[in-house]
Amino acid sequence: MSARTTATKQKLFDAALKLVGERGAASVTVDEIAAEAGVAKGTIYYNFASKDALVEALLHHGVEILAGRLRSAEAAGSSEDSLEALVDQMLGFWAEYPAFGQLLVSELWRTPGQWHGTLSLLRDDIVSIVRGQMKRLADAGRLPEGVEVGTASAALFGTLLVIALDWQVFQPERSRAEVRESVMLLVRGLGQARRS
Amino acid sequence: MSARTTATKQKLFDAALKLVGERGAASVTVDEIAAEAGVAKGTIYYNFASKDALVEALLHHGVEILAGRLRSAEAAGSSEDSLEALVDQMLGFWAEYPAFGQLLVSELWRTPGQWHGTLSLLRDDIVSIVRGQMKRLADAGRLPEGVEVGTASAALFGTLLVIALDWQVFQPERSRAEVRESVMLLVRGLGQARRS
DNA sequence: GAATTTGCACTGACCGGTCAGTTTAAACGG
DNA sequence: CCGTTTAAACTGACCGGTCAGTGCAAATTC
Repeated sequence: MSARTTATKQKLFDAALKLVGERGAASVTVDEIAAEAGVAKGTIYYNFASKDALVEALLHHGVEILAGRLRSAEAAGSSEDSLEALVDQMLGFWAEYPAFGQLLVSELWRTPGQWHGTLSLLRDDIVSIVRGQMKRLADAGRLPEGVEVGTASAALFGTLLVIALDWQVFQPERSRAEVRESVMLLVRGLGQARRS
Repeated sequence: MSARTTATKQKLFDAALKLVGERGAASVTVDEIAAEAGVAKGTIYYNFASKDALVEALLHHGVEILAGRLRSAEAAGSSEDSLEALVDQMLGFWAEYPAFGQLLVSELWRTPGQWHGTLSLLRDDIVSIVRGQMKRLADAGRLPEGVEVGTASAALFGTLLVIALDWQVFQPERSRAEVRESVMLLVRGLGQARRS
């Protein structure tokens, strides 16, 4: 794949992400994406088989970036520290690609949706990384009895997603550090809960 | 409004909710909604000004039901008990109207979306009820220092929404009681966190 | 109390616009 | 040269919205 092609696809990803995140995949037209990317419509069909194929590639691309960042947070010291690093990376990602969060949240739970299969796999990628960190926390005895690691991981991922969206849409004046702190307060609170 | 009209609108709400929740407002056609409701297309336009107006009415209708149930949970005894009742009511609502959760989640955070204004108001209705309960908890000293009531309320609402969706889509085998317990574990955990 | 009118609720064929995707011939660039 | 991009016209299916007309029950008239 030539450098030119790569650049074109990147422009298309950026444009599609912006528009699709804002208005939903179904109501964005291919002509709009082409215009936003500053590219001819034919170029889209030269690079992608269809509008759906473009969105699907976009989904993969985004998850790849997120997964990469989360994996980079795995190394850190104590189990709390690395979980905090993970939370921070995830919030940073949502802050940087807000439209991706909007796209994800509006398609992920659409039961028989066209992307449900793809998205389930992508979700698993992310959740399994979170689960790795969560397991370290559990092994360190910092998770209350009765909390299942799998459940907690899925919940943390979903919760971070909505908190990030809510932050951007309804409380944009809060800083990222502030938001991270309120999430960590919750995670630490959970870790410090009394065993019943 | 005649009984006949009421029945027709109810059929339209049911049909629209099912289809719009599954596939998104933009990609469901008016003809499909009419067919699902067993009604002619013209009937929709007799009862509603437009497709958008139908969806907006649907949104109001759903939030009204949810708000009613949440207010019914306000009475209960201790602050923990009534918060638990609220959590239970909300999970029950999402379980009963899963499509409403899908509709809400895919429109609520769409920044300049057509529903954003309406949805912000509806969100405020619900969050303010949650805030009332949360405030009781805070007044009883069961919330760690530094946690703002408004933030915690918005977070709880969003979290319950995604947990309910995740439950239905990815872990349907779990019982409602089980899910409620894991959420309450989290809320109680937070209430028991050490003051720093 | 039969005939007629009124008005609400509903019908479904139809219209005009929109949009994904195609085609083509020509230009560009490494 | 060959892979890529462009511009613009075109196709055809689809979809939101319209509208003239139907069904029907209650009210009105004689």
